[in-house]
Amino acid sequence: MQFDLLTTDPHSSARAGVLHTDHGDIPTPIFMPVGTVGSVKAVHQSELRNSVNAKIILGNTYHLYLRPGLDILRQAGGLHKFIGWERPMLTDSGGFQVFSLAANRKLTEEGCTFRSHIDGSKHVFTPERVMDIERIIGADIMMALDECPPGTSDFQYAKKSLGLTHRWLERCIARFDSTEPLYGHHQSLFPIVQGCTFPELRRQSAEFCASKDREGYAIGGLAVGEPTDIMYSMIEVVNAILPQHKPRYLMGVGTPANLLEAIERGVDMFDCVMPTRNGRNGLLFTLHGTINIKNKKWETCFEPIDPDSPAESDRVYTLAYLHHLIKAEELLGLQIASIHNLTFYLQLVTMAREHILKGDFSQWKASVITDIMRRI
RNA sequence: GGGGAAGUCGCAUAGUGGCAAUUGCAACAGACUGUAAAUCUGUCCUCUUCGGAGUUCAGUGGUUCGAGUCCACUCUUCCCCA
Repeated sequence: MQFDLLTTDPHSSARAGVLHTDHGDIPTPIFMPVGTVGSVKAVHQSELRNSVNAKIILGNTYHLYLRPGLDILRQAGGLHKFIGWERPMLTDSGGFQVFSLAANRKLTEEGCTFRSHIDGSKHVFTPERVMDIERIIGADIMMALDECPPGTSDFQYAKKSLGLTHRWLERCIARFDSTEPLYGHHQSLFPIVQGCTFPELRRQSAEFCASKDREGYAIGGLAVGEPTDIMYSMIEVVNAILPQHKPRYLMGVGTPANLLEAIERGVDMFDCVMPTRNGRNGLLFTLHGTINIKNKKWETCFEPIDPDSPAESDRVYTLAYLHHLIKAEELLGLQIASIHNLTFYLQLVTMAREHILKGDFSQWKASVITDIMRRI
């Protein structure tokens, strides 16, 4: 895997680049739709390709390990073949489930013991085991197993947690480097910078991760309960240390405004459930603000969802129709809303990239940032 | 014409002497950030300074300290027999 850094914005840390993988090139900055269990919820793969124009999507180690399970994935020839997706993929390690399923897991030096959220059965994730599983899934980018502590963690806990994450990273790297891809294409391992809201821990973690000389780096443990301005300052601290010529991936973020702020601070890759989940729950993102399509005021708005969208469903269907579909709990409503939000997210990062290449990213960002998150 | 059953806040329901009154749906609004989420939360008789206050259970009258609940009549709906 190779990363070509094309341009850095003269007025900020924003960068435009291309990440080359065996499954294709990824222009950066990029947003990666989340497809936890081998499906971007409510969005068909052909829509991801043709309407959304997703360049890379996510899968989740924990969820795919539980279902369909490793035997099936191995027999299928990996996740790409299993789900019919020939473009790049990235797998999260289950580190986020250490956080989100905190009630159902136990952490030790050795690893993490989960109680399955599906049937309550017990499963052990060690760094080595997670590397083996991610090899079987076969994503182009594999994430290290980390602990994602809550954004409200105190220094004592954050420091202790970071130590564990770093020791786990070394074990991930040892296992990763001593194993081969199973399906003939290259896989990369990204370390994850942690350190909660403490600049000294973030710095220490960024230096530790950078010293491992990998093909890309992730920033984790943000947008998990800490104030947004703290998140931004943590990104600045970390990106000042991570190598310029490698991609930086901000995990789990975020709102359209979060993306622009993070791009300005030098982030190249993003993923978030927000466009799909909020879409299913009736919230649409647009350049002019957010729309709660369930609100009565859209009942008779017979304007296209977005007349200029590359997605046909945005051009053909009206807000009134989508209002009706979502109110009536029709599955088509979930699809149209999800496609709309993902298309918007991909357009947003594409626009950001064009302005970085053009050299006026900061002005453009300033001109859209206030409108983008207001409520229409 | 005779006999029986029933009327509760948009709809459907609970309630058989202490009730502004259960639950579901609908409606209206809010939340959602590496997905245990097509989920969750709030409001939902009127007014409110959020402490309360005022009017309610088909209608009228009555019994009772107190009635959605008991009694009488009226109205309406449904079922059965002619």
